[in-house]
Amino acid sequence: MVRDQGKAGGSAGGSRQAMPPPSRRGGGSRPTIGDVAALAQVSKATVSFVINDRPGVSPQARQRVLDAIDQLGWQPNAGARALSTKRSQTLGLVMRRPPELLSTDPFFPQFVAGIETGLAPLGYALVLQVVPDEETERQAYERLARDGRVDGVFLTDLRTDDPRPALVTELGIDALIVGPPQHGGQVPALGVDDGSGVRRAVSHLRSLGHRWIGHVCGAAGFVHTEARCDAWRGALADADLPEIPPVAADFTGAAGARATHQLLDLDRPPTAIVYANDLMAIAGITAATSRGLRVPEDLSVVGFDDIPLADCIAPPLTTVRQDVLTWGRAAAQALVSLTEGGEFHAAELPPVEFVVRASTAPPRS
Amino acid sequence: MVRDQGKAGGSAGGSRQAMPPPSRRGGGSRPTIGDVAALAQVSKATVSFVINDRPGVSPQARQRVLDAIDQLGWQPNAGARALSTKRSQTLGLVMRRPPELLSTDPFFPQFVAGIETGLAPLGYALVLQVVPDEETERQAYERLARDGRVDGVFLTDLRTDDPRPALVTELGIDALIVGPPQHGGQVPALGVDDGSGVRRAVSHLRSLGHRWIGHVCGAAGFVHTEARCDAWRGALADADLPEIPPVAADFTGAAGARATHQLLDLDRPPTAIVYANDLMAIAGITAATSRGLRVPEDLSVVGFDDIPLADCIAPPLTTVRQDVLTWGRAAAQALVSLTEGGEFHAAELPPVEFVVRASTAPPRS
DNA sequence: GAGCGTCATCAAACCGGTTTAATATCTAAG
DNA sequence: CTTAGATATTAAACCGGTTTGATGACGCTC
Repeated sequence: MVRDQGKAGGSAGGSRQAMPPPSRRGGGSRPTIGDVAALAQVSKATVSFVINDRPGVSPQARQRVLDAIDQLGWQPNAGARALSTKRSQTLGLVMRRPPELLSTDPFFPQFVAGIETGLAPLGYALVLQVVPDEETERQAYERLARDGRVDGVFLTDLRTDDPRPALVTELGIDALIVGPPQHGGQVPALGVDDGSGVRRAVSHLRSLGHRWIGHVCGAAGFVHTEARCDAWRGALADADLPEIPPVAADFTGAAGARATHQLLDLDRPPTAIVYANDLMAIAGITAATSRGLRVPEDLSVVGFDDIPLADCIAPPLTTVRQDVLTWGRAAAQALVSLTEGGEFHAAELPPVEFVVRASTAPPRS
Repeated sequence: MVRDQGKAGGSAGGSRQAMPPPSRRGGGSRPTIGDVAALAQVSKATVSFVINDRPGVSPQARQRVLDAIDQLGWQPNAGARALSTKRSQTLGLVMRRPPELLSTDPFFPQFVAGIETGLAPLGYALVLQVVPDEETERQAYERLARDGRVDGVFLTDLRTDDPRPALVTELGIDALIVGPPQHGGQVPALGVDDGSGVRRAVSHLRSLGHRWIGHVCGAAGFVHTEARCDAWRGALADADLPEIPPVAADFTGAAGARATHQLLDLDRPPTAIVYANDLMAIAGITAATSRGLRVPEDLSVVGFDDIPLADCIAPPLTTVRQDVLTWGRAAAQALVSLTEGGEFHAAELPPVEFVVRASTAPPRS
């Protein structure tokens, strides 16, 4: 019953007991599966079987292995495991945006947090890249794909005619579009229907009595901008309301203010404006106020996002809230199941919420 | 001169030329260093030497290798390389924060973007974790450290008596504190002196004629909250101004509003308030306005962060701007040089900028 | 008690790189 | 014409896991 203690004492096992003073470099070199095997008096294979819940290990051996793992505080090396299994248990998120503009976007932090809450329980990690332009973006995806760092990637902020769906297909990497499905449908997509937010906004304003509603939309070229614009047109048509050409802006406050002035300069200015995000809406309120208009008495304003500030200003902003956290979590789970060979199930996302506050009111009669 | 074409044709080389239709799975299995070596008619070692700029490779061989790499579109597998070199070329960032609060923080996205701009040129990646509480936070660091996924980690939002400096020392992992240096000084730190922002704010208000200034500080227990509070006290003392006890809030708009009312309810309310972030400052403006006060005529307000909204509201907010992007880039470079064995050089960070807008004015006489 | 299936176990190969140590080739010096 | 020294090249070991195929022990049945 007594096994040879020293047989597999190999490499690190010996140096371990002659541990250097624990101060200088913490644990020094970390234990390996070989150390665990030696301590538990089994082979590396057995240790591997135990931690991967494979059958064919006696209860006694399993217990010795678990004790050894516990005693050494061992954890399998991610890189080594990835090398064997060809799965890195890591997903990639590439954000293409001028770095200084990233902080204007309430979506990013929420979405990342959501991804994390979905990924953590599955033992997955997230690698993040922020790139400034299309060229570096392509390189980023290529690198991530080719050096095997990630099992799959998220595609966010899709543009009309975005090259990325084709790119990931060509690279042979799993991907998930965050947003409405793309034309070709090559790459699976998961997004909330934010068009319904716009429709809710229009119907809210209409029920208040507004008949002449303007729209400040987001940066041109983005799929979600087009989607919201289309939804807006559709909603107006459905409600049998006349259409003011939407004014394009780029999600910044300055652009929001500019667009607002443009709408208010019309011969017949709108009595209400729907903005593509809260930042522009708030800038719009400020712009309108500076012209002597009162919100909501003279102009109703609807935002989009429900940023934390939305109800800290005067008047509190009526807006559309998306549950981005849940969206992120669902996206993470969907992409993991995709990379693990499972089919893609489009998870049901909670619908957008329409938050009525005080920036909307019946129009002046 | 003609070498045996087939000698090292090994594993993947054969299957490569019988490439399956390129449609189904993109590139299929990616080429390895062996494929490159076979194509270039050299050994794996030579390929390795070439890509790592090691001497001892003839110009001809080097060229053949480069051609082969180009032709195959090969890139070294990150995991395999990490396994050999014991360096993952990856850094970790763990954010401990209730996920739904992450979006209130203008620091996070900017800092991440800054890290990225520092890391990308060095070929490093960033893995991100968002954790809800202290327990999962500890586990996150332990996992990252023990499974060898990262070479080093950033420590942000340090708390007074934060366990993490000790933890990373114990785990033997390189780390960089993002913020003011910690008491023990075990772990290197890199932070802007945001106390100077508070001092600038006080001196600005004093020069306008304010003598009775309130402070709404951030969530208790954070090192940077304490630092700013101390700076505030110091600035008042230096300016020979009386001190109103600072009111603690938690960075949210609601707390900012509450704190503002608390200060304005004093027997002798302050004529100016300095807030620990813009969100609370804006909520404070709204709160003051709702009491019939006018900003800045009856109350001057100073924020902190300079969020994009700061100059989209009325009145535009006087605030303190930190160059978080540069800070993030410097932090990335510092941590990389730390993990690569180089010494730690505390980079010079640009000082905070004091942005005077319209929310401050001389007090009513 | 021979034959057979089941189960636990482990040595060895493998993943795709890096690194070492030995070998082959070429020059220059003696 | 040797021989030493420099240079180019590679086979093999290694990193730390996973996986396969072989082996041995055990309990059954007939």
